[in-house]
Amino acid sequence: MTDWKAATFNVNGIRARLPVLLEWLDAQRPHLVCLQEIKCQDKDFPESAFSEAGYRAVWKGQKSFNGVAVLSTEPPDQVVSEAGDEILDSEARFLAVKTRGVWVINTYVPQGRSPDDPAFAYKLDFLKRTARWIASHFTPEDPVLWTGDINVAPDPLDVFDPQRLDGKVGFHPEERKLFQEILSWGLTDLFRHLHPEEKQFTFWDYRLPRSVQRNLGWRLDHMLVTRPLVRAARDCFVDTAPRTRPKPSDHTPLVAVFHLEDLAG
Amino acid sequence: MTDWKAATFNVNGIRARLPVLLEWLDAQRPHLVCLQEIKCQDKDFPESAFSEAGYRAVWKGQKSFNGVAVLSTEPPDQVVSEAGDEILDSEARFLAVKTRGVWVINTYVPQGRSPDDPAFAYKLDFLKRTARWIASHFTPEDPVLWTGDINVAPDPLDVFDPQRLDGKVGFHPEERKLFQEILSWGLTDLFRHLHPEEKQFTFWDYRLPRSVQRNLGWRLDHMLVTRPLVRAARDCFVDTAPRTRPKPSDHTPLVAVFHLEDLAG
DNA sequence: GCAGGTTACG
DNA sequence: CGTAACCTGC
Repeated sequence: MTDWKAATFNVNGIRARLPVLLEWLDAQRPHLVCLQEIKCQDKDFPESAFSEAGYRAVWKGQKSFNGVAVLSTEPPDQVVSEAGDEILDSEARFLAVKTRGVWVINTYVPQGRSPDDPAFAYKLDFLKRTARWIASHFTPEDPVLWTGDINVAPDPLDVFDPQRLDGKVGFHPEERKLFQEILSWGLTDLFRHLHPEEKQFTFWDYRLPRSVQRNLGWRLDHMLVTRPLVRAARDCFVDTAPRTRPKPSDHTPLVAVFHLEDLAG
Repeated sequence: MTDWKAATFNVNGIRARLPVLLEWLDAQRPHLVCLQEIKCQDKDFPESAFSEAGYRAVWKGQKSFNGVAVLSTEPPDQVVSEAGDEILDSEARFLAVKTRGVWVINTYVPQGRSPDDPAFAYKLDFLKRTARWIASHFTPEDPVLWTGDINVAPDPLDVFDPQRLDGKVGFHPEERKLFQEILSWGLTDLFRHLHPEEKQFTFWDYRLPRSVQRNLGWRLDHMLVTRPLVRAARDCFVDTAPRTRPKPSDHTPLVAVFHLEDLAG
């Protein structure tokens, strides 16, 4: 009844993904969706398509790449589109909103290119600075949800071939260690918490032939939540349907359901 | 019963036009179709889509632009893919086939850019050389069909605003005069012959807003036939349906029906 | 306005 | 593989 359904979805181009996204919104009817890689300038964001579907939208775009947005059935109570951090604000990768007493931080973490590329250092820095931003604004007892395409598969269970992929960007020891350090502040990887053994990916590379059919995927999209939201969580699951539609994104949505009454108690 | 239905269609990209083209083939079931602006290299021609639809295909493509093809329910008896003329063969614009005793010359005549551009001289040359090729191989008593996107609107009836367009490429006095000289050898503009008063276009520019709804078109695609085929002709009409479909070409097909028994007589 | 080709990015 | 961008051509 008062359950609150939140989701994250790297759409890889919001204009190209409108059919898939609208169909999925209609099927799942989440209260809030964090989108990444909208890949459009602010003026090109298809706001009316979402208002017609019953969603308010806030977005932060740029030309060609990156870009994040939050769709919600209720307008957010607060929006932070500039973190006040030169790295977090250097590209359109960070957007936070407050709604229903919950702070939602939506990030599109840099992919990192390769471990010896400056982009990898930038990625680690981006992760640290997002964690620092959260720690400087909240405590682990505040209801905080850091979600989005985090671009880190934290565990061998989270990639299709941990031997072969060990050391590759997205499954590099340095990223995995940092991911755990970030959690240690007081965040929980909600999907893994609720499904300790489940091998479930959120991303399948376009470039690997038949990657979906062969399940050659990665779990890169996450819901990292503070303790109040762990207690309130009812469910967390990956919806693979959008990845099987015509003209899919290379990612598919991750969904969580919270019973927000449990926050007060 | 032994009627033979032939058509010409500038598809403006055969890969982009496959849905529209296949739907139209299914509706009209022509025995032969001349295509122009297939805009693909030979290796990229979607042959199997046509064989599955019951059509044999011969084609002559190049990278990016131009490109012509002939689809037919029966394999052609002869194919001429090189005219042996440096202008006619300089780009993929000329393809002739013999079938049912009829020689069909399919051309994508250069558009000409503007009257002061070298492309305009090239266009006039291409027209003259095609006419010369025909005259050197046939007599006006042979059954010959020169069809395709001829890129000339021969008469004020053939453009949406003859005053405003006078002198523009496609409706320039020099092209119109040449067109008539070419006919004088022994060719008949079959559509105009059968419909002397009809204002019916085959092309509507994408760049003019709502050009189709406002009928701001040109008659640029033709069936130029020798006397035996004039006598055999039963019908010649423009099918505007494909221009009203989603993702249309800027041209629409021109169709002719011939009673080939009449050739013998 | 729409096609195709190219490049950047992942 | 696939998105967006920029380019050419009609």
